[in-house]
Amino acid sequence: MARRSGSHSNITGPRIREAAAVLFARDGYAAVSMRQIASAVDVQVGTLYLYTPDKQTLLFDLMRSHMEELLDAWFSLPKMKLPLDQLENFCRFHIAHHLERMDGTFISYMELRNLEPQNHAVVADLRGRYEDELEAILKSGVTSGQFTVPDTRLATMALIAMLTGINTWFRSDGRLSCERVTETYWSMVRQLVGA
Amino acid sequence: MARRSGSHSNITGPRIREAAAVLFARDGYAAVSMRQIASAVDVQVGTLYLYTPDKQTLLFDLMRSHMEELLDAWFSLPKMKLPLDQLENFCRFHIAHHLERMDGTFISYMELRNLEPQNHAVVADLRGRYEDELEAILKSGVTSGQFTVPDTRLATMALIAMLTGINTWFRSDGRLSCERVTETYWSMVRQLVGA
DNA sequence: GTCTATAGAAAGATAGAC
DNA sequence: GTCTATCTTTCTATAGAC
Repeated sequence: MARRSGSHSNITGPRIREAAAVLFARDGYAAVSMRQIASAVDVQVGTLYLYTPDKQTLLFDLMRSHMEELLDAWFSLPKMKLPLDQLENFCRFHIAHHLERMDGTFISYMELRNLEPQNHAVVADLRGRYEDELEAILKSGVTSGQFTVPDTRLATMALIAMLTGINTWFRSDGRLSCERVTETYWSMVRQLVGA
Repeated sequence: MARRSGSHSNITGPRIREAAAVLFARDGYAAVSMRQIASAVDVQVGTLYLYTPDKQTLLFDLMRSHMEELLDAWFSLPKMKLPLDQLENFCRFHIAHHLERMDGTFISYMELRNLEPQNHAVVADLRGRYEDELEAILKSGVTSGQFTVPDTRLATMALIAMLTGINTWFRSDGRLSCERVTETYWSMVRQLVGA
């Protein structure tokens, strides 16, 4: 099985990141060894250190790029005019984006405490920006009278927890399709904001 | 600092469990060593093994007792007649109970994957029973026409994720008191179920 | 660019003294 | 009931051969 020597610099890096993501999501950062990652990529341990200075940086890169990809994807969507349309947009986007990236999402919610302070600050800041996007929608809906929300910050946290929670139980071979789940959650979100 | 010999069998066990809970919640099960736990309790490593056969069992005991305590506390509450009152009861109970047990709650949501299959099944079953309690309330509310909920199972998962999510950001010295948060969330829950 | 080999630290768990 | 000492395994990370 073991491949012996050869040049793969252009693909080994991404494969290491992908394998690390899968393993971190399944077993947790602290429980996964560099040997396991190397084994999954079918290289020796030492090879990993050509692509990352250490294990912590590997985790940080995964989490930062997950959050940056999330923000980029959101900002690339066309902006709606009405707060209700914006909220629907956000809701559908959030569910689809996260269900398509289950490993990255799981890591981003579970491994915050394993980031060193400096790295934690970067990821927390990115997450804050995403939360601010939802809160801005809620605020505009409250201002325009379309939403009835007692506290936009709490509603933001409630909605994100509720929507991201789908990832903890959703199975693509389960009772409900992604589309069906999305419709159901959107109708609950609409009721929650009093629209 | 180090205490040398002495009889404390009646208190050392609970102190080990408490110290383990704090450390597991803060750093994660896999990242905490038995030496760290021993150090926090101010005993030597070997002593821990008089109170637990191994590290896995220590985690399992914490998680199982957390879930059993949750169920016991819920079943000891007086039952309400109307679904809306039952839901309010559940909502207030859930928030208060979990905010008073932040470490245990954190562990129960983060460390499921670190339980060995047999232990995982026990904890998952207990959690399922708790979810069933909420779903029964939602079903009765839908049947009686007081609630408008498209799917009681999804609403159950949505509500529990939303309510438990409070634990991830709540700080007792923050902007909002526990009471204020509870009122705000209850009003959002009421809207979510269309009551 | 990847390998083999290993240094050095730390982990879980146990044996036997007191 | 607790400690000291240690066995055995595993870990992250590095050095140098190919």
